[in-house]
Amino acid sequence: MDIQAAHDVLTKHLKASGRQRATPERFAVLDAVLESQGHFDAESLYYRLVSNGVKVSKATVYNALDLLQECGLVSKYRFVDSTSRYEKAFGRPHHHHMICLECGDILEFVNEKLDRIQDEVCSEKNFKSQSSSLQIFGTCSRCKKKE
Amino acid sequence: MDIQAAHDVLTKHLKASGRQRATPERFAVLDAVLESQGHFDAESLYYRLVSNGVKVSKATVYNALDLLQECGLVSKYRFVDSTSRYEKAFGRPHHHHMICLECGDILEFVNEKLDRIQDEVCSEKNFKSQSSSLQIFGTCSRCKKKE
DNA sequence: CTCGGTGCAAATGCTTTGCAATGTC
DNA sequence: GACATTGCAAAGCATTTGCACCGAG
Repeated sequence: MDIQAAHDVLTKHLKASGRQRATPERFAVLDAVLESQGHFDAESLYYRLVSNGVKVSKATVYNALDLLQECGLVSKYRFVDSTSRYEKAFGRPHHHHMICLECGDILEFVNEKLDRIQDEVCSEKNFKSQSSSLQIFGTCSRCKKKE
Repeated sequence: MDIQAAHDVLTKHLKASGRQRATPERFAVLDAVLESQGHFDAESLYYRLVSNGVKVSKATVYNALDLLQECGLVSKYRFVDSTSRYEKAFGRPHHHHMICLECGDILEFVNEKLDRIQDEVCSEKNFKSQSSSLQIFGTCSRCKKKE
Protein backbone atom coordinates (compact mmCIF):
# COMPACT_ATOMS: atom_id res chain seq x y z
CA MET A 1 0.00 0.00 0.00
CA ASP A 2 0.97 3.58 -0.29
CA ILE A 3 2.21 4.31 3.20
CA GLN A 4 3.05 7.90 2.42
CA ALA A 5 -0.47 8.62 1.19
CA ALA A 6 -1.94 7.18 4.36
CA HIS A 7 0.41 9.28 6.47
CA ASP A 8 -0.71 12.33 4.53
CA VAL A 9 -4.35 11.57 5.28
CA LEU A 10 -3.57 11.42 8.98
CA THR A 11 -1.40 14.52 8.92
CA LYS A 12 -4.07 16.47 7.10
CA HIS A 13 -6.72 15.32 9.56
CA LEU A 14 -4.61 16.37 12.52
CA LYS A 15 -3.87 19.79 11.05
CA ALA A 16 -7.52 20.30 10.13
CA SER A 17 -8.53 19.78 13.74
CA GLY A 18 -6.32 22.68 14.74
CA ARG A 19 -5.27 21.18 18.06
CA GLN A 20 -4.42 17.51 17.66
CA ARG A 21 -0.74 16.70 17.46
CA ALA A 22 1.33 14.47 15.22
CA THR A 23 2.98 12.08 17.64
CA PRO A 24 5.29 9.22 16.71
CA GLU A 25 2.96 6.81 18.54
CA ARG A 26 0.07 7.66 16.25
CA PHE A 27 2.13 7.06 13.14
CA ALA A 28 3.48 3.85 14.60
CA VAL A 29 -0.06 2.59 15.12
CA LEU A 30 -0.96 3.64 11.59
CA ASP A 31 2.03 1.76 10.19
CA ALA A 32 1.06 -1.36 12.11
CA VAL A 33 -2.47 -1.07 10.77
CA LEU A 34 -1.19 -0.72 7.21
CA GLU A 35 0.85 -3.88 7.60
CA SER A 36 -2.14 -5.80 8.92
CA GLN A 37 -4.13 -8.35 6.97
CA GLY A 38 -7.82 -8.83 7.68
CA HIS A 39 -9.41 -8.14 11.01
CA PHE A 40 -7.64 -7.59 14.29
CA ASP A 41 -8.43 -6.36 17.76
CA ALA A 42 -6.75 -3.63 19.78
CA GLU A 43 -4.92 -6.09 21.98
CA SER A 44 -3.27 -8.01 19.17
CA LEU A 45 -2.24 -4.80 17.47
CA TYR A 46 -0.73 -3.67 20.75
CA TYR A 47 1.27 -6.87 21.10
CA ARG A 48 2.44 -6.65 17.53
CA LEU A 49 3.70 -3.13 18.15
CA VAL A 50 5.43 -4.07 21.38
CA SER A 51 7.11 -7.11 19.86
CA ASN A 52 8.35 -4.91 17.03
CA GLY A 53 10.08 -2.82 19.65
CA VAL A 54 7.67 0.10 19.51
CA LYS A 55 7.04 1.67 22.88
CA VAL A 56 3.33 2.36 23.20
CA SER A 57 0.72 1.78 25.84
CA LYS A 58 -2.56 0.05 25.30
CA ALA A 59 -4.41 3.26 26.05
CA THR A 60 -2.58 4.99 23.23
CA VAL A 61 -3.42 2.19 20.84
CA TYR A 62 -7.12 2.56 21.62
CA ASN A 63 -6.87 6.31 21.29
CA ALA A 64 -5.02 6.07 17.98
CA LEU A 65 -7.46 3.54 16.54
CA ASP A 66 -10.35 5.88 17.27
CA LEU A 67 -8.45 8.67 15.61
CA LEU A 68 -7.72 6.56 12.54
CA GLN A 69 -11.34 5.62 12.34
CA GLU A 70 -12.25 9.30 12.29
CA CYS A 71 -10.05 9.89 9.27
CA GLY A 72 -11.43 6.83 7.53
CA LEU A 73 -8.15 4.94 7.68
CA VAL A 74 -9.58 2.10 9.71
CA SER A 75 -13.04 0.60 10.12
CA LYS A 76 -14.34 -0.60 13.43
CA TYR A 77 -16.82 -3.43 13.85
CA ARG A 78 -18.59 -5.22 16.62
CA PHE A 79 -19.45 -8.74 15.61
CA VAL A 80 -20.56 -11.38 18.08
CA ASP A 81 -18.30 -11.15 21.10
CA SER A 82 -17.45 -8.22 23.30
CA THR A 83 -14.26 -7.35 21.47
CA SER A 84 -14.17 -4.61 18.87
CA ARG A 85 -12.61 -5.61 15.57
CA TYR A 86 -10.71 -3.27 13.32
CA GLU A 87 -9.41 -3.45 9.79
CA LYS A 88 -7.54 -1.09 7.56
CA ALA A 89 -9.81 0.92 5.32
CA PHE A 90 -7.21 2.75 3.26
CA GLY A 91 -7.30 1.80 -0.40
CA ARG A 92 -9.98 -0.81 0.14
CA PRO A 93 -13.46 -0.89 -1.37
CA HIS A 94 -16.53 -0.70 0.82
CA HIS A 95 -17.55 -4.22 1.74
CA HIS A 96 -19.67 -6.26 4.07
CA HIS A 97 -19.28 -9.37 6.19
CA MET A 98 -20.58 -12.87 6.57
CA ILE A 99 -19.75 -14.31 9.97
CA CYS A 100 -19.76 -18.05 10.50
CA LEU A 101 -21.22 -18.78 13.91
CA GLU A 102 -19.55 -22.18 14.03
CA CYS A 103 -15.93 -21.53 13.12
CA GLY A 104 -15.90 -17.76 13.66
CA ASP A 105 -14.56 -17.19 10.18
CA ILE A 106 -15.34 -13.84 8.57
CA LEU A 107 -15.91 -13.61 4.82
CA GLU A 108 -15.96 -10.31 3.05
CA PHE A 109 -18.00 -9.45 0.03
CA VAL A 110 -18.55 -6.42 -2.14
CA ASN A 111 -21.91 -5.71 -3.70
CA GLU A 112 -22.62 -2.42 -5.33
CA LYS A 113 -26.36 -3.05 -5.64
CA LEU A 114 -26.44 -3.22 -1.87
CA ASP A 115 -24.67 0.09 -1.59
CA ARG A 116 -27.02 1.69 -4.08
CA ILE A 117 -30.09 0.59 -2.15
CA GLN A 118 -28.58 1.94 1.02
CA ASP A 119 -28.22 5.31 -0.64
CA GLU A 120 -31.84 5.15 -1.74
CA VAL A 121 -33.07 4.35 1.75
CA CYS A 122 -31.00 7.16 3.24
CA SER A 123 -32.30 9.78 0.89
CA GLU A 124 -35.87 8.56 1.48
CA LYS A 125 -35.43 9.02 5.22
CA ASN A 126 -33.28 12.13 4.84
CA PHE A 127 -30.50 10.40 6.74
CA LYS A 128 -26.88 11.31 6.08
CA SER A 129 -24.85 8.13 5.96
CA GLN A 130 -21.32 8.15 7.24
CA SER A 131 -20.57 4.44 7.29
CA SER A 132 -22.47 1.22 7.18
CA SER A 133 -22.00 -2.41 8.00
CA LEU A 134 -24.03 -5.37 6.90
CA GLN A 135 -23.39 -8.50 8.89
CA ILE A 136 -24.84 -11.80 7.85
CA PHE A 137 -24.60 -14.45 10.55
CA GLY A 138 -24.88 -18.11 9.71
CA THR A 139 -22.87 -21.10 8.58
CA CYS A 140 -20.08 -20.98 6.04
CA SER A 141 -19.74 -23.49 3.23
CA ARG A 142 -16.94 -25.38 4.93
CA CYS A 143 -18.90 -25.88 8.16
CA LYS A 144 -22.03 -26.83 6.19
CA LYS A 145 -20.12 -29.74 4.65
CA LYS A 146 -18.97 -31.01 8.01
CA GLU A 147 -22.53 -31.46 9.27
CA MET B 1 -49.39 -9.42 20.44
CA ASP B 2 -50.24 -13.04 20.72
CA ILE B 3 -48.67 -13.89 24.03
CA GLN B 4 -49.84 -17.47 23.93
CA ALA B 5 -48.22 -18.07 20.55
CA ALA B 6 -44.92 -16.70 21.81
CA HIS B 7 -45.13 -18.92 24.89
CA ASP B 8 -45.71 -21.86 22.61
CA VAL B 9 -42.59 -21.06 20.61
CA LEU B 10 -40.54 -21.02 23.79
CA THR B 11 -42.15 -24.17 25.17
CA LYS B 12 -41.55 -26.01 21.93
CA HIS B 13 -37.92 -24.88 21.83
CA LEU B 14 -37.33 -26.05 25.39
CA LYS B 15 -38.90 -29.44 24.73
CA ALA B 16 -36.96 -29.84 21.48
CA SER B 17 -33.69 -29.40 23.35
CA GLY B 18 -34.52 -32.39 25.47
CA ARG B 19 -33.03 -31.00 28.68
CA GLN B 20 -33.87 -27.36 29.12
CA ARG B 21 -36.62 -26.60 31.60
CA ALA B 22 -39.64 -24.37 31.54
CA THR B 23 -39.09 -22.09 34.50
CA PRO B 24 -41.38 -19.25 35.57
CA GLU B 25 -38.42 -16.84 35.30
CA ARG B 26 -37.99 -17.57 31.62
CA PHE B 27 -41.64 -16.92 30.89
CA ALA B 28 -41.56 -13.77 33.01
CA VAL B 29 -38.66 -12.46 30.92
CA LEU B 30 -40.50 -13.39 27.75
CA ASP B 31 -43.61 -11.51 28.93
CA ALA B 32 -41.54 -8.43 29.72
CA VAL B 33 -39.98 -8.62 26.27
CA LEU B 34 -43.39 -8.90 24.63
CA GLU B 35 -44.56 -5.78 26.44
CA SER B 36 -41.48 -3.84 25.34
CA GLN B 37 -41.42 -1.20 22.65
CA GLY B 38 -38.31 -0.67 20.55
CA HIS B 39 -34.83 -1.43 21.78
CA PHE B 40 -33.79 -2.12 25.33
CA ASP B 41 -30.80 -3.44 27.20
CA ALA B 42 -30.60 -6.27 29.73
CA GLU B 43 -30.32 -3.89 32.66
CA SER B 44 -33.47 -1.92 31.89
CA LEU B 45 -35.43 -5.10 31.31
CA TYR B 46 -34.18 -6.36 34.64
CA TYR B 47 -35.34 -3.20 36.42
CA ARG B 48 -38.69 -3.34 34.70
CA LEU B 49 -39.18 -6.90 35.91
CA VAL B 50 -38.12 -6.10 39.45
CA SER B 51 -40.34 -3.04 39.66
CA ASN B 52 -43.24 -5.17 38.46
CA GLY B 53 -42.65 -7.37 41.46
CA VAL B 54 -41.06 -10.23 39.54
CA LYS B 55 -38.25 -11.93 41.43
CA VAL B 56 -35.39 -12.55 39.02
CA SER B 57 -31.67 -12.00 39.09
CA LYS B 58 -29.71 -10.18 36.45
CA ALA B 59 -27.88 -13.38 35.56
CA THR B 60 -31.18 -15.07 34.80
CA VAL B 61 -32.25 -12.17 32.61
CA TYR B 62 -29.07 -12.50 30.54
CA ASN B 63 -29.52 -16.22 30.37
CA ALA B 64 -33.15 -15.93 29.33
CA LEU B 65 -32.41 -13.31 26.67
CA ASP B 66 -29.86 -15.61 25.09
CA LEU B 67 -32.39 -18.39 25.14
CA LEU B 68 -35.06 -16.19 23.56
CA GLN B 69 -32.62 -15.18 20.88
CA GLU B 70 -32.03 -18.82 20.10
CA CYS B 71 -35.74 -19.38 19.48
CA GLY B 72 -35.97 -16.23 17.38
CA LEU B 73 -38.18 -14.42 19.87
CA VAL B 74 -35.71 -11.61 20.40
CA SER B 75 -32.98 -10.07 18.31
CA LYS B 76 -29.70 -8.95 19.78
CA TYR B 77 -27.60 -6.12 18.43
CA ARG B 78 -24.36 -4.39 19.21
CA PHE B 79 -24.44 -0.85 17.97
CA VAL B 80 -21.86 1.72 19.03
CA ASP B 81 -21.33 1.35 22.76
CA SER B 82 -20.43 -1.70 24.82
CA THR B 83 -24.01 -2.50 25.75
CA SER B 84 -25.95 -5.17 23.89
CA ARG B 85 -29.36 -4.06 22.69
CA TYR B 86 -32.31 -6.36 22.33
CA GLU B 87 -35.72 -6.08 20.75
CA LYS B 88 -38.64 -8.40 20.42
CA ALA B 89 -38.63 -10.29 17.17
CA PHE B 90 -41.92 -12.10 17.49
CA GLY B 91 -44.47 -11.06 14.87
CA ARG B 92 -42.18 -8.41 13.45
CA PRO B 93 -40.83 -8.15 9.92
CA HIS B 94 -37.12 -8.37 9.25
CA HIS B 95 -35.71 -4.89 9.32
CA HIS B 96 -32.52 -2.90 9.55
CA HIS B 97 -31.25 0.12 11.46
CA MET B 98 -30.00 3.62 10.93
CA ILE B 99 -28.15 4.89 13.97
CA CYS B 100 -27.70 8.62 14.50
CA LEU B 101 -24.23 9.22 15.89
CA GLU B 102 -25.27 12.58 17.30
CA CYS B 103 -28.46 11.89 19.23
CA GLY B 104 -28.17 8.11 19.43
CA ASP B 105 -31.59 7.66 17.92
CA ILE B 106 -32.24 4.40 16.11
CA LEU B 107 -34.52 4.35 13.07
CA GLU B 108 -35.79 1.12 11.64
CA PHE B 109 -36.52 0.42 8.03
CA VAL B 110 -37.73 -2.49 5.99
CA ASN B 111 -36.49 -3.08 2.47
CA GLU B 112 -37.23 -6.27 0.69
CA LYS B 113 -34.84 -5.55 -2.16
CA LEU B 114 -32.08 -5.56 0.41
CA ASP B 115 -33.18 -8.91 1.75
CA ARG B 116 -33.34 -10.36 -1.74
CA ILE B 117 -29.79 -9.28 -2.52
CA GLN B 118 -28.62 -10.81 0.72
CA ASP B 119 -30.13 -14.10 -0.33
CA GLU B 120 -28.37 -13.83 -3.67
CA VAL B 121 -25.01 -13.17 -2.07
CA CYS B 122 -25.45 -16.05 0.34
CA SER B 123 -26.26 -18.56 -2.36
CA GLU B 124 -23.31 -17.30 -4.43
CA LYS B 125 -20.97 -17.94 -1.53
CA ASN B 126 -22.80 -21.05 -0.40
CA PHE B 127 -23.35 -19.46 3.00
CA LYS B 128 -26.38 -20.41 5.07
CA SER B 129 -27.82 -17.24 6.57
CA GLN B 130 -29.37 -17.39 9.98
CA SER B 131 -29.81 -13.71 10.72
CA SER B 132 -28.49 -10.44 9.42
CA SER B 133 -28.16 -6.87 10.48
CA LEU B 134 -27.47 -3.83 8.38
CA GLN B 135 -26.45 -0.81 10.38
CA ILE B 136 -26.12 2.58 8.75
CA PHE B 137 -24.31 5.11 10.92
CA GLY B 138 -24.67 8.80 10.29
CA THR B 139 -26.83 11.81 11.05
CA CYS B 140 -30.61 11.72 11.28
CA SER B 141 -32.79 14.36 9.65
CA ARG B 142 -33.51 16.12 12.92
CA CYS B 143 -29.84 16.52 13.80
CA LYS B 144 -29.03 17.60 10.25
CA LYS B 145 -31.41 20.53 10.66
CA LYS B 146 -29.80 21.65 13.89
CA GLU B 147 -26.40 22.12 12.27
C1' DC C 1 6.33 27.78 27.22
C1' DT C 2 1.75 25.73 26.62
C1' DC C 3 -1.27 22.33 26.71
C1' DG C 4 -2.28 18.00 24.15
C1' DG C 5 -0.63 13.24 24.43
C1' DT C 6 1.44 9.43 26.80
C1' DG C 7 2.17 5.56 30.13
C1' DC C 8 0.79 3.26 33.88
C1' DA C 9 -2.34 1.40 36.91
C1' DA C 10 -6.62 1.72 38.78
C1' DA C 11 -11.44 2.21 37.77
C1' DT C 12 -15.54 1.26 35.08
C1' DG C 13 -19.35 -1.18 33.34
C1' DC C 14 -21.36 -5.07 30.95
C1' DT C 15 -21.56 -9.82 31.21
C1' DT C 16 -20.28 -14.35 32.96
C1' DT C 17 -19.19 -17.58 36.51
C1' DG C 18 -18.89 -20.42 40.88
C1' DC C 19 -21.49 -22.52 44.11
C1' DA C 20 -25.06 -23.70 47.29
C1' DA C 21 -30.00 -23.78 47.28
C1' DT C 22 -34.17 -24.60 44.62
C1' DG C 23 -37.69 -26.66 41.92
C1' DT C 24 -38.70 -28.93 37.28
C1' DC C 25 -39.28 -33.17 35.20
C1' DG D 1 -34.35 -38.07 43.24
C1' DA D 2 -31.40 -36.10 39.52
C1' DC D 3 -29.77 -32.37 37.68
C1' DA D 4 -30.90 -28.00 35.14
C1' DT D 5 -31.68 -23.42 36.79
C1' DT D 6 -31.60 -19.89 40.07
C1' DG D 7 -29.72 -15.98 43.04
C1' DC D 8 -26.06 -13.71 44.78
C1' DA D 9 -21.70 -11.87 44.76
C1' DA D 10 -17.40 -12.19 42.96
C1' DA D 11 -14.60 -12.55 38.87
C1' DG D 12 -13.54 -11.42 34.03
C1' DC D 13 -12.48 -8.73 30.33
C1' DA D 14 -12.35 -4.88 27.00
C1' DT D 15 -12.03 -0.23 27.33
C1' DT D 16 -11.60 4.26 29.68
C1' DT D 17 -9.81 7.37 33.00
C1' DG D 18 -6.85 10.06 36.34
C1' DC D 19 -2.72 12.01 36.88
C1' DA D 20 2.13 13.11 36.68
C1' DC D 21 5.43 13.51 33.13
C1' DC D 22 6.80 14.41 28.42
C1' DG D 23 7.32 16.63 24.15
C1' DA D 24 5.11 18.75 19.72
C1' DG D 25 4.06 23.20 18.04
